[in-house]
Amino acid sequence: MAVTRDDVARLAGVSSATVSYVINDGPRPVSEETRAKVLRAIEQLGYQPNVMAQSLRRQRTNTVGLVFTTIERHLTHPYFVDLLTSIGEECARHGLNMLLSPCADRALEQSIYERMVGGRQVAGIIVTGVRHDDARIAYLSAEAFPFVVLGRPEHDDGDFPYIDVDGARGTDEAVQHLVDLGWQRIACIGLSAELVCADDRLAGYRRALERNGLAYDSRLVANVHTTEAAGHQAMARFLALDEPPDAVLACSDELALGAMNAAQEQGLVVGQDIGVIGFDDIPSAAYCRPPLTTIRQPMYEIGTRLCRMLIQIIEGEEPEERQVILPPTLVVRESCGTHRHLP
Amino acid sequence: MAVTRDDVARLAGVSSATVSYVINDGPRPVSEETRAKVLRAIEQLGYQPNVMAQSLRRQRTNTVGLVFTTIERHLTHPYFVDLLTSIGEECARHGLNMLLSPCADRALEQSIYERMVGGRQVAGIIVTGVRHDDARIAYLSAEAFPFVVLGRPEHDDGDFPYIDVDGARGTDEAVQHLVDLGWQRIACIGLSAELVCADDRLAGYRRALERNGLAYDSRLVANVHTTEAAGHQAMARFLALDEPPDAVLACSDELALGAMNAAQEQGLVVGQDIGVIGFDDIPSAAYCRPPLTTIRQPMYEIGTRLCRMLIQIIEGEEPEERQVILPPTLVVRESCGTHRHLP
DNA sequence: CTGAAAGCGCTTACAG
DNA sequence: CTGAAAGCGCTTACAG
Repeated sequence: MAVTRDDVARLAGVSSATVSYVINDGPRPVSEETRAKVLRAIEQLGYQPNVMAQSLRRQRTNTVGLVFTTIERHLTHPYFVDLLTSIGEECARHGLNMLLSPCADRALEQSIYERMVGGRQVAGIIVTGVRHDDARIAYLSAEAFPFVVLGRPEHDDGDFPYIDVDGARGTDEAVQHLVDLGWQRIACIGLSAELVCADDRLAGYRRALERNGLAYDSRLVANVHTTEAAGHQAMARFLALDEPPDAVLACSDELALGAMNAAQEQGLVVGQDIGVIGFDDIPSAAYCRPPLTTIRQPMYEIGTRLCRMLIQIIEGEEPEERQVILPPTLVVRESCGTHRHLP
Repeated sequence: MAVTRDDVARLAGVSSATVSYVINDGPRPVSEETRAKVLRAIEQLGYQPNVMAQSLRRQRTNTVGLVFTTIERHLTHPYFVDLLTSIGEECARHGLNMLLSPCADRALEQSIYERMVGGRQVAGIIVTGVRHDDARIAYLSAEAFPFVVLGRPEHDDGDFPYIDVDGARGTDEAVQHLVDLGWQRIACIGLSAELVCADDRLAGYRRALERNGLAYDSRLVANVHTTEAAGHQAMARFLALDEPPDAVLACSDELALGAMNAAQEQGLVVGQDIGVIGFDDIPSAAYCRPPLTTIRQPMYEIGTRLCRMLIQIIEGEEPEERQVILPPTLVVRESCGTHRHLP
């Protein structure tokens, strides 16, 4: 059986309370001599405090929760990996653990959150991928449970701490970049329609189209789950139109990769016959051929700041920043052509 | 404050023991009438059992632990993501959670494991990336704590449950594939020397070289951390040799991607002037140009089986399989040339 | 079929 | 400076 605090107390010849005070280094003074005895006993027995017992007694846990859906293979999205890494590192800096709960079925999602929150398994939660009328956010708000969100609410969808990227600005810049290079008929492969950020990105697309006097054509717009396969499929459909697009804005790099592939399969030279621009700047974007021009989201930084925000909320402090919108940045590579395109 | 079992008992007008029996559905019979009363009270109060208290009392937790090092940005390796996803899904099927602890500094690694194990935070641990004289494995074995390993021990490094890919077979096949296509002077960018699998893969490389009557040249071998940058650097160094290689086996796809880039920067056409073969079959392998020929590791399957194995060990059962070595498979794409290369 | 009680391993007022 | 004791929210033998 595992060694407990009482074993330490017995070996050191002190009360178990004293052991606790030594371990927690306060709040009451312990004589150097006693401390040394206890420390020696701990060392000798290889004692580790039982984390469950500590949490139960302290009425707070040392863990931050994150639910990832395996439905859309969320975790496999390269940008999500950056997020996870930075959150993990920030957690580590604060001595926190991460509890990762997979959700394989949307119907079970609510119960996973309820278990985490009601079961007091975690001290706070990070939510990603805000949806319209997001039940998770409604629940966490109602419970007044500490949480932060990657992504913004819609206007009347409540007020909560978040960090988001200005998606509309990103897609606007993307379209402008395409237009500046001479592309005229620009399609858009958008994200899953349930996501709030899908609307946001579509809005930027339309805004830039309008500003440039280009017509919006709903046949050139798709909403899909972000996978390479879906990007491929959407692009193939666009290319089969009577008036196919000469460029495409994909709302994720994975979609863009699939779209490039579809174009290449039809014998088109990307960056010459057709312009392709992505969103995210995942590692593959730099390594595909041609290298993908894309809108970069600073996921690593977002994860760090999000986690810091959550920690402050958990501690009951007013977070230094509560609602942040970060600008994405255009990363020009070769998939839209490197100089003016002449039709 | 959170609602507790006593609140439920009070509302239902039963003892708190009865509430427990209803929640745990046994082991003692509860009358239908009482059960209904309790269930109604639970529903009404939105009661969730406190997971900490349950774990403490039951003397076991419902969580599986995984330490990932942020040093080598382990988590960002695409193959690791597959592993995490499949482990997560398998955990979910068994009602388990995953505790992910980042390790930012090798010096802290031991203490992270000690906290997980000694602190009884997790019921079992999954170890990845076996190193020579691996302290983690020695520790877990000594503690007789449930764990499984991705990767094999060396001969006298102890006996533990694992799943591994036959790396030597993979690299052997890779080299043979290169030789069959006419490549003659084959370099190898190996993994970090501390990893047991680095040796394994190097062994397959040497074996195939020998079998084909090709000389082993230590100048054509490097051991590096697996990043694109490192692959780039190693390749650049190879190409600067008096007798540069005409092909390279990279022991991970990330290394291969970097190596391809370095070759392309020097104006070489991959698949024509130089052959490149990778290891892993990450998503980018299919999407880079030229598409990367590689040795595929079935990481998703490995994660599932590894997790299943761990669960059986946690339950105290004899695992159905205890030590598994899976064959990798050659995935031929274009980076080694698609037909015989004529020097 | 049900309740009263011990105890999991801690922390922390309370008393000395 | 230190110890005895209450209690966090559960589970589960024990007794009825």
